[in-house]
Amino acid sequence: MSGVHSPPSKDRSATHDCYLRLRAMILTGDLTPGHKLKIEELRSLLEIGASPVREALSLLTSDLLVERMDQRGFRAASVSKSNFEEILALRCILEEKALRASLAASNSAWEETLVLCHHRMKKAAQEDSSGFEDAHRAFHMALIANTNMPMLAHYCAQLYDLNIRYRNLAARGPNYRTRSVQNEHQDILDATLTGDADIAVRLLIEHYRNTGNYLSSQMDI
Amino acid sequence: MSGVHSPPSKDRSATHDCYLRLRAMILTGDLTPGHKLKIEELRSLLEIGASPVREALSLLTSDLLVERMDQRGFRAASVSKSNFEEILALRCILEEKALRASLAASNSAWEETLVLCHHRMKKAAQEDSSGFEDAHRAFHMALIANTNMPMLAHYCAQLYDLNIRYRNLAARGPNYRTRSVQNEHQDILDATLTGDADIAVRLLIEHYRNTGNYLSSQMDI
DNA sequence: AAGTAAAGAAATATCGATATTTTTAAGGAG
DNA sequence: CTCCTTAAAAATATCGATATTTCTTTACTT
Repeated sequence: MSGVHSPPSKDRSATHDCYLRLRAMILTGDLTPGHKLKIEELRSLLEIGASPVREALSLLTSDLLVERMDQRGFRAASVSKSNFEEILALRCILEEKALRASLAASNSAWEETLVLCHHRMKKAAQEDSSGFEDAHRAFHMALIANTNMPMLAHYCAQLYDLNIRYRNLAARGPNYRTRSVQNEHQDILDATLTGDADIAVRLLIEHYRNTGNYLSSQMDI
Repeated sequence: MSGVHSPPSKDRSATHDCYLRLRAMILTGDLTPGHKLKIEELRSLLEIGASPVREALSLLTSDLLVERMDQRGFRAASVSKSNFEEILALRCILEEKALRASLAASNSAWEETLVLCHHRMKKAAQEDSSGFEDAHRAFHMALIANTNMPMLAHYCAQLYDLNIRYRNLAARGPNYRTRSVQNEHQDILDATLTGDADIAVRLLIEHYRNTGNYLSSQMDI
């Protein structure tokens, strides 16, 4: 999961490669919040020219993971309690709408996708495989993706990743699974398959709030 | 308003300058949706090197105004009816929350800002000055800005600009003001100053829906 | 001693040239 | 005639070097 070492991958552009690696490093916390991102430093770390590095950093500002200061370079986005709380609040607002819209357009293909995503996530959690993070993300994104609103999905994904960053910062190591998270996921899935929007939304939001409170409690910022 | 000719401004970076100019060109419609943005072309148009152009284009992807296709360059973001409708829907969702939060934190300083913004907007509309666009934006952003949620404000601003782009594309010339828009603004202001959140929100959303329907009707996409 | 100005160092931003990839066009086989 | 391969052109992406700006340190004045 460490973004530093990845296949040279000759069929992706250096910029994109660079983007993915820096992104992973910021999300995992390898690059700490507020850390100055010097071009020359990254250039030698990633063994690549300055242009791809700069362009990748510019792209990362889209994701709110990098802050750009004109003439003064880049830094990893800063963090704060209020920022964390805003992310949580926005997720609750947007995912409620997204989940309701998805449920309104419910069909068996979507339901089956959900069941599959949930199954894979459970399995990954049991195996303690490194695939849990991806599976977890896939499950949550699938929940809200059954709607023709790509921008809404984009915002949700962005907020999801920002939240993951805080989780990684709060506890660099996944003792996350030890909570009742698995049960909560199961309940969300069940309510969604039943088609009860109010219950599903309530459970999803409670799930986020629970995680949020848990993270807040062991956050030192 | 044409973004092509602007002061050389030696105290801003070439990249930032480039960013602002390209941004204006896309918002006004000078650069049409889907149009291929060739580096060499822009390089000679803006009389600047390729690096700032590329970096500016990367930054514009943040604003959803430029689409980046790895190894295949950039293009002005495409438009569609469904995209327009999604922008409208998202604005209604987010601005409702933002306006309610602003009202919940209401104070006289904010109220006075609103009165001022509204006054300036009215004046600009009467004078047919080119400042109307900016004043209009300022008024709407002020309505939702009385809250400590910078990301929410950011999303709203982003969606506002995307909507403006559609307005400019639908009618390249502001016959916009001829509708009952001024009255609607007045009513929104009054309800907000009264502090009645439900009414203010309803009027604001109706305002957006009205504009949306009007634009939809004379859109050819 | 504190504040300021100048010099030096470090880092960013930009340029021009080149390598790489994609797109277009042309040729040839089945 | 169509499809596949290949050559040429165009455009993107990347590099290495340089110019510009910001940051740091030092020296000087009051």
